[in-house]
Parts: sequence; C-alpha cells; structure tokens
Amino acid sequence: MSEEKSLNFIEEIIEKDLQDGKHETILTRFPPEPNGYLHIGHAKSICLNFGLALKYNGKTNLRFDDTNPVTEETEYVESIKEDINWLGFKWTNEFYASDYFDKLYEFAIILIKKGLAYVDDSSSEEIAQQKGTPTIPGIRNRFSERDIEENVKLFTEMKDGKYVDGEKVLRAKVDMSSPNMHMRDPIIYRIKHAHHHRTGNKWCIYPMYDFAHGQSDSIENITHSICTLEFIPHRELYNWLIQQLAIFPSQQYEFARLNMTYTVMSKRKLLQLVNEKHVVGWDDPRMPTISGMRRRGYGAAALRDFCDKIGIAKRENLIDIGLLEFCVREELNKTALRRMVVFNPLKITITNFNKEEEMVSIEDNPEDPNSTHRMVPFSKEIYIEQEDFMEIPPKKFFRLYPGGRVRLKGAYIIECNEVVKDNEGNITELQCSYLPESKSGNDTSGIHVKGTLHWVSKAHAVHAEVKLFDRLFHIENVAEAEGDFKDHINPNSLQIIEKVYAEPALLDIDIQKKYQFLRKGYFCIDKDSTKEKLIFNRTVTLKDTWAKEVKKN
RNA sequence: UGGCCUAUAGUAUAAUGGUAGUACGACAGAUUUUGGUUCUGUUCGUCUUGGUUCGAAUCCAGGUAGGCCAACCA
Repeated sequence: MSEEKSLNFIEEIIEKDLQDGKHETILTRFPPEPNGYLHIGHAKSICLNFGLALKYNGKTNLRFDDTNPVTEETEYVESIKEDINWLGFKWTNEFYASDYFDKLYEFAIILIKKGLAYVDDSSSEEIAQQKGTPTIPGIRNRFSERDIEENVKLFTEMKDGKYVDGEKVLRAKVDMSSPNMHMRDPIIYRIKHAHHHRTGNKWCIYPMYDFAHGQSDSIENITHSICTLEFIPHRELYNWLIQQLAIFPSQQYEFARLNMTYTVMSKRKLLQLVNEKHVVGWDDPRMPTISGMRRRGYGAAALRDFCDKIGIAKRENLIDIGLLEFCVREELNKTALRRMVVFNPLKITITNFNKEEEMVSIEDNPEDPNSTHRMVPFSKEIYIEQEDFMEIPPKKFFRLYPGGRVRLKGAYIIECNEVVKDNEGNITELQCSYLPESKSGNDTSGIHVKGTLHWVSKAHAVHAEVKLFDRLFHIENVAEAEGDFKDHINPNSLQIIEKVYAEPALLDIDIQKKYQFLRKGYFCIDKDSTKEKLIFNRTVTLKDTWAKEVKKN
C-alpha cells in the first residue's frame, strides 16, 4: 500500500484538519445551478468533491443552487442528476437551496434585528454608483439609516408582495469603504415576481448567491466548500455572514477551473450555441457537455481518468484536448469491439477465388486474451478503402499498389495484378489474386507483408450512416480570441457519410457497446438510429502516424 | 493608478530548505495480421533582481507578467 501519488493542496488541508481533530469526517457538496447542462469543467468539480469524500470516508451532498427562478428549470435538474449518476457518483442527500428559503428568511430577519441589514429603495444604477470603485470608497445613502422596526416592516412587506420587482432590496450593512467590493453593503435579497421550479409562487423575494450559498453550506454542516477561483473575493463575505449569524463555520476553498483547447466552457456561451442552432442541442456530440461526450461515445471512466490526470491547483490553465482524447482512446482500446467498415469503397475482384464464400474467424478484441470471435464472410468480390490503394506509391507506402501485396485482415494475402479504369481514367476496380496458403492463423506461405487492410465482402455488406466530428472551434484558445467567439466556429465540425459498407456482424447491435472500426477510429451508436437506418458517431480517431508522415513530406 | 490570487519543460502537474520528477505532446527506434496497441530511448523547465542559508523551485523583499473583483447572475 505505497500510495506514492502526492496530495493536491485541498487534500493537504483536509488531512491536516482530520489530524488536528478539527473535523472527524468531511462533508463536501456539489452545488450546480440548474440553468444549463453540465460540462467537462463541472466533471472536474464533481470528481474533486465526490472523490475527496470517497478518499477520506466522508459524504457529498448534491445541492441545487436554485435562487434565481428566472433562469432555472426542472429539465436542467434532471439532466444534472443523470450526468452525475452516469459519471458514477452517488450523493448522500439531494438538497435544494430553495429548501432553505424559510430558514434564509429568518437569517435575514436576524441580521436586520442586529442592525446589520437594511432595506434600500435605490435603483440598481444608484446602488452601483454609490458603491464607488476599487480606488474610491463607496458612500452610504439615507436608507441605510432606517431603524430596525422600519426595516423589519419593509422587508416583511417585500416578502408579502407589496412591491414590484426592483423597487426595494435588502442589503447587508458591512463596510462601504472596504477594498473588497463585495463587502460594500452587498444586496442579499431582491424582489422577483417569478414562478420558481420548486416553490412555485410561494416567494416573490429571493436570496442572492452570497446569502444563500454559505448559509446552505452551514445548514448542511459542509466542512469543505470547494469552488472556483473567481469566488475568492466572496470568501470574506462568506465568513462574515457565518460569523454574524453564529452558525456552523463551513469553510470555502478555491481551485482553478478547467479550460480546454478548441472549445468554450461557459454555460452562457454553450446556451448560445444551442439557442442559435450552431449545434443540435446540449447533447450534440461536439459539445463539451457531459451529455454531449456521452452521446459521442466517451466513457465515464475516461472522463474520471482525465480529471485525475489534470490535477487540482490554483493556477490558470488551458488543457490540451488531446489529453482527453488520449484518456478516451486508452479506455476504448481495452473495451471496444473490432469491426470492419469501408467508407469509400474500391472494388477488388479476386480472380483465382472460386468458392461462393468462405467464413473467416476474427477476434473481437485483440487486447483481450479471452476475446470472443465472430465469423466474417469472405468472397470473390470485396471492397477495400480507396485510400488504401495508390497507383504510384510514395516511399514507405505499404498498402496496395500495382504488383504489391497486402494482407486482408483475418483472411488472405492478395497481390494486385491489374488496375481497371473507366473511359475517364478513374480507377473502378482492382484485379487481384490471393495466396491460398496464406490464410490467417494457418499461414504456410512464408511470405511477410508490411500492410494489413480492412475489407468487406461486397455481396454481404450491410449499410450504415456515419457522423465524423471535428473540433467545434478552429482556434486553440477561444476565450482569449478577438471578437465574438462564434466567429471562430469550425464550419466543418460535422461530416456525414451517408452510406458506409460494413461486415454483417455490425448488425448485431448492442447500444451499450463501443466499437472500433478497424483503422478508422472508435464509434458508437447514435441515439437517432432506427432499425432501418443505423447511425454511428465517431467518438475519436485512432492515432495516425502515417497521416503525420504524409504531412511531413 | 485599491485589494486579492497565481508564476516549474510545448501543455498540465509533483518535489513541503538537501539529486528538479511524472503524464500528455514532439522526435528516434523495436515489436505488431489495425501505420492501432505495447516497449525502449531522446529532447525541452524553476519569470526576474537582490537577500537569508553550508545549501533556495521552496523562505524574505523589490520588480515583471497573467488572472479576478465595482450583476437586483451563480
């Protein structure tokens, strides 16, 4: 048990807290706002929060931060739960900040009664103006001098719906000259006559983030409240409120959010892509959402592995999406069923093959020593990939060319004898001969060939549609780029091949299973598939060192 | 030009005053019935200037660079 992996800074804090007896056990929480679908950045936070609890024998609550009824919907709640489940984590309690609205209201009254909160009638512009700037202290207005009774009365009336949206707010009375803008009498309650996805029309005032999050943490006895860097300035207020209310002292810790190359990681931008139909939905396979990646065929284990590999720190980062793809391939290589599928067929007639057909046995996964096998029909007319033949081959090309030999995966070695062309000079067919003694697994020919090609028997081929995805944006750092982020959308991020030619075994579909189309990449069944029309999504390509070689020359 | 956070290889992330390591990438090679996988090797780094110390990526001070903060969003 030599756990050599070093601790991240949060684990260090936790181990110290446990050692010092500050906490007997830890309680974390994952606090999404149900106003969009979860993305890979959330996965980092989920793996952190749930992972910590798992590691230190603690617990994790799922708590929806639903304090803004205008943007929040039940559809999002459902998708979030599905995504966390799929990632493989179990929450101890499912809570909602809205569960605490009564309690939060009481907290506000306590603050008012302590003279630490007041009702302000100013407009949002006035409040902003009075707040000052980082270099100029803010000033308090006359409303801040209202006495406690009046504040209680006014706040009660706010709750009772006596005022319209924006007419009044409740502010904490902290420090208008603090260098921390969040301490300059922050708004803690605002009026919103809006229907809430859980509390319906019960409330027309809603607490702000700062007056809901920390208090919810405290109510649940969260020991380590982990959030992203941009909340650092909120920590002072978080602590101040907990102290004034004299409630359980949860503590906030911040880590750097995930940024990834060639994509965006903000719910606002993702929502825009969805609403403006740049993608088909939140679960479009090109989206960095968890549901998009799931639909694309990324495995949950791969996502977890990725989150583990990128680490936790406080430094701004931009992770190469190639690392995610590495994790995805690593998982799929071990688990995907191999199948042969030809995308751009080139017909080959094997002139000396005179049987009707011959079934050859091919392993489903060569990585698995106990792999099952399937039977694949071989016959006189087969298809190979157009790109696997060149009339004038470059150096180091070890696929088919006139006079050259290749092995057909799981079958025989063939030699190209003749190139058949149409009137315009297009290659329409190859005439080849096979070496009967070169059969896979029983090769007595003594001949070694460099290349092995995938192939499909023409008479037995079944069909499917294939979707090939490329990066959604064509620049690395979308967030830093000039202008509107949508100007950098890759117009060729989706390529559809309507008819590919596959070996019959592809019809034995298992929706759960992932596939590797030999030499083409990893694929999975898309949810839009029907019995009549199978649609496969390309999860990720195989590493292609030959393509790199070609590029170099 | 107020406050706060951060700075280690191309990208991430370790080293917690004592040999700068790991992963991905890149490059080279071996193996291979997937130009996949696997294996081996190579390349490349402590932002800067001082200070403390026998010894500094680490501690201190100044500088520089990047990020965050002035929503009735979270």
